[in-house]
Amino acid sequence: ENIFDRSRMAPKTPIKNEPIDLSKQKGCTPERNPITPVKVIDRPQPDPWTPTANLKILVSAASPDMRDREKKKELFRPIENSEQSDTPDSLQYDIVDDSTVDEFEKQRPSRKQKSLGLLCQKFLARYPNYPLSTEKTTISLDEVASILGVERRRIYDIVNVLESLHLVSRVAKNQYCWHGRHNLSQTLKMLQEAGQLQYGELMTSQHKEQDLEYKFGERKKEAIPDSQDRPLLDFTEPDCSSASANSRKDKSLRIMSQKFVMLFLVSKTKIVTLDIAAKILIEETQDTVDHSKFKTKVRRLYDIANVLTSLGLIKKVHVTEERGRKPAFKWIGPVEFPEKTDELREHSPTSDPLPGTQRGACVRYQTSGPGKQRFTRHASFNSAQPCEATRRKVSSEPNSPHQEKQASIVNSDENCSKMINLAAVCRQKIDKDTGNKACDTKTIPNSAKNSNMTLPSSLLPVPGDSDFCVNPLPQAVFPVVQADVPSFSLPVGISSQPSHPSTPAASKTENGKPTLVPNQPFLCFPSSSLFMLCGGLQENNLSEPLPTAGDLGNRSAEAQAVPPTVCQKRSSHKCSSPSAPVDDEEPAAKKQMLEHSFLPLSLVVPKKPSESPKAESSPGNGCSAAVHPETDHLDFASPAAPEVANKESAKPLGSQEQGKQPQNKDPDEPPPGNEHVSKENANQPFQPQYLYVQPTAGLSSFNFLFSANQAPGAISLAANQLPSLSVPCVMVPSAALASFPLVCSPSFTSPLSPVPDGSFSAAASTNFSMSSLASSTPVFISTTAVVTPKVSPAPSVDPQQPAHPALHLSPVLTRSCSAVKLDSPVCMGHPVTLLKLQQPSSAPLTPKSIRPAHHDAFFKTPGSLGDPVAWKKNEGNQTRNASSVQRRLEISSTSPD
DNA sequence: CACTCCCGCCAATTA
DNA sequence: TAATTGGCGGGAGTG
Repeated sequence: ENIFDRSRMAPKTPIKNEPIDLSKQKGCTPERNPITPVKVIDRPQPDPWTPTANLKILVSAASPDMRDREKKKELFRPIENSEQSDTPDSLQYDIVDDSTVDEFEKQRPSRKQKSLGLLCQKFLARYPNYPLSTEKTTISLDEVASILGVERRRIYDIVNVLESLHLVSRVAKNQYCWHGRHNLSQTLKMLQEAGQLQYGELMTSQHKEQDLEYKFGERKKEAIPDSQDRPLLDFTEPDCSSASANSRKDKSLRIMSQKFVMLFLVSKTKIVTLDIAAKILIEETQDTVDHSKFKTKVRRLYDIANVLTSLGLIKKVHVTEERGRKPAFKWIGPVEFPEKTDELREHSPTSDPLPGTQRGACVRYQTSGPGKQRFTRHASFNSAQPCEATRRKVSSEPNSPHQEKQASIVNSDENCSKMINLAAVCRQKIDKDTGNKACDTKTIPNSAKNSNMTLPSSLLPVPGDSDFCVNPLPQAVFPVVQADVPSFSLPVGISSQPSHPSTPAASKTENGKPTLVPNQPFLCFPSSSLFMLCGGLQENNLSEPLPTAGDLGNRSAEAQAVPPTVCQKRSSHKCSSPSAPVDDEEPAAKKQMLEHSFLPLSLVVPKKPSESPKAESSPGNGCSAAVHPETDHLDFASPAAPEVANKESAKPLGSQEQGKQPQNKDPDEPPPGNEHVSKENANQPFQPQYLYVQPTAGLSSFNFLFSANQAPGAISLAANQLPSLSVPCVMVPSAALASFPLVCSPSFTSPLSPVPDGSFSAAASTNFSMSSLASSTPVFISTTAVVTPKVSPAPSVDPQQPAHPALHLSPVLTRSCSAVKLDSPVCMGHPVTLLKLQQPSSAPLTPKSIRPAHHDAFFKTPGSLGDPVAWKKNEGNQTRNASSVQRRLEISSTSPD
């Protein structure tokens, strides 16, 4: 009976929790919310039972099988029956049947109410996204199952997926430890790395691409050796397998979940169709692949997808291909993560004050004494060392010796090979299946190859979904560039996630509006000299930006955009220790900063200066607030951001970084030279400043701005919220815009963007240079954001857009920009607008056009600039190469970190 | 009919 | 051996 009661009670509890959740997790994400409301729903179920129980029996008479089942269930819950059963219903009997049934039906929770996704939400609602490191939350399976009113089996489904992401870890029998999302970004990063190794480009390119395969294969080979590094991820998997029989565990939902996530992280488009995922995940695959197996895999993927959806990491979408529409999932979580989580630390929006600790803690869940054993098996992925140990263990172990050569590594290798095969298989299949498809895919690859590719559309893998379509393009673009960016960029947002995720993603993808826009905007530099930008001006703008993150697109694009960022930064800073955080923030800040800095130019006017820091709050980002925190972490890599924050709030933090700040410093840093700039971008991730390059170098008249640091950090951060960042904008002096090219940033808003971001920046920059070269005229760059593809959401954006378009120039940021653009009040103000480059207007597409040009330029030195066209080609190649290289570097770098 | 995916049997693992 | 985990696939909802 007690139990019974509990269950009853439970319903309520969950409800309570939910609200909380919202705030925490989703808060912002509108998407989910819809669901949330539902929560309540469930509770009812239990009730039904009672009454029903009897009824059911009756019913059973009516409908045989079903009823039987029902009975069983009921039987199990005798108590319930007893409780209410008494009710009049029983009386009904014969007649009752009908009525009963009806009631029954009414009460009977619909299938949706019982969905794993909903269940998972309820589950998640019970725990804080960012629990204090100090407190450990243990989860009792039985308890949770009873509270949520489901069988334990279902809880396992949830927990297994969560465990794969290290949100929980098993401590002991029936006991799990809740870790929250503190380590999520780190975990994702690991998965991404692992994914690269395993799936490598396969996914990147799009599953289908042959090209990819090739690369893929190569990569893998290479990777294999490296595998050691990989292990991290693998470990996780391996652990399980290693324990003893791999057989069972290998198939485990846990591993599947990780692999599934990897596919997203590796995918440029961030969209993975179920069938492809299933094919890839079926290890042996190939040939045999019976249909049944495939079906089973798909079933499991749905299970996993439901949980991931509840986590706000993916969302369901449809991809249309020639054949038709296919179910697919799009990654809406953080794309990149800062490598160092440490610094990044995501704090929980709400509470987390503690910075560092969490992370550490997070990493190793296990601490717990008791359950360790298991732990070892599963959890560990943390450090490589452990992993290795594990491996060793494994190897030594009895299991099939041959299986793995080197323990986990081996596994990975194997997997890789399998994957490769699979990939190939998949491809083939796909090709077969649809000739068309093949075409599509091909196209994509090609585009990728081309480096910039002109057509976004082509890029897109799947034409189908409207939604996605847009995105894809952008992505495609990114990839090229991408290399630069490394991993970081986006990730940030993710971690935070709870609410954010959506936000960032949303902004990017859909709206594009985001945040950045405003800030990012453009820079104009009249003169040749270089500038360094720092957070100075910022305040206004900056402040605004921050908010963005939180909100997402919702808030009005304009104002908000800027502020949000700021906010975040602040919050982060404030909350956490000043030092570390700073970096993260930078990106956003930079952007903002840049803008501000530019302001001087007049062009850039911050839109609402007044907004000032706090604006954020005001703006309405209610959500944002919550969000911010998270974002913050990640985001700001660069000092600038912090500065901004500081400015607003207090400069305290800034101390270190702030010092950099721009204004003053400018002179210092800037390495003059175009090349430098580019380099800087690449290399200096952290520094907040921006550099302005004079024309002298190669460019005749034009100047560039870069954020010095941004490159990595900035970007990454940006990703979260705003994306962009990094590249700031450049303005060219002279004249006329007319001549110059402009750069548009591609706006990619696409969701994918996240990944690409990094690349973007590079690309963006490139573009600039080109333009400049070409004409000597001044160029403007803005980050624009294009955006928009689908985004739609924000109408507000549109209005602005027009203006923005012009700006497209700022390629780099596009992404970020994109976000920005919407909002970007600034833009409006700016002269830039004037420029308006052409096309940008069209949101999504524009980017494409833009893209091509840009990339090259940036990277190349001035001299090279000479031919834009030529450049492009070269760049394209180079870029690519570079990108790949970069990637590697990045990865490597990160890993080392 | 196709897509989702709930449900719970029952085997593998663990205690 | 009992209990816990969790793979798996039938087949029920949903659109």
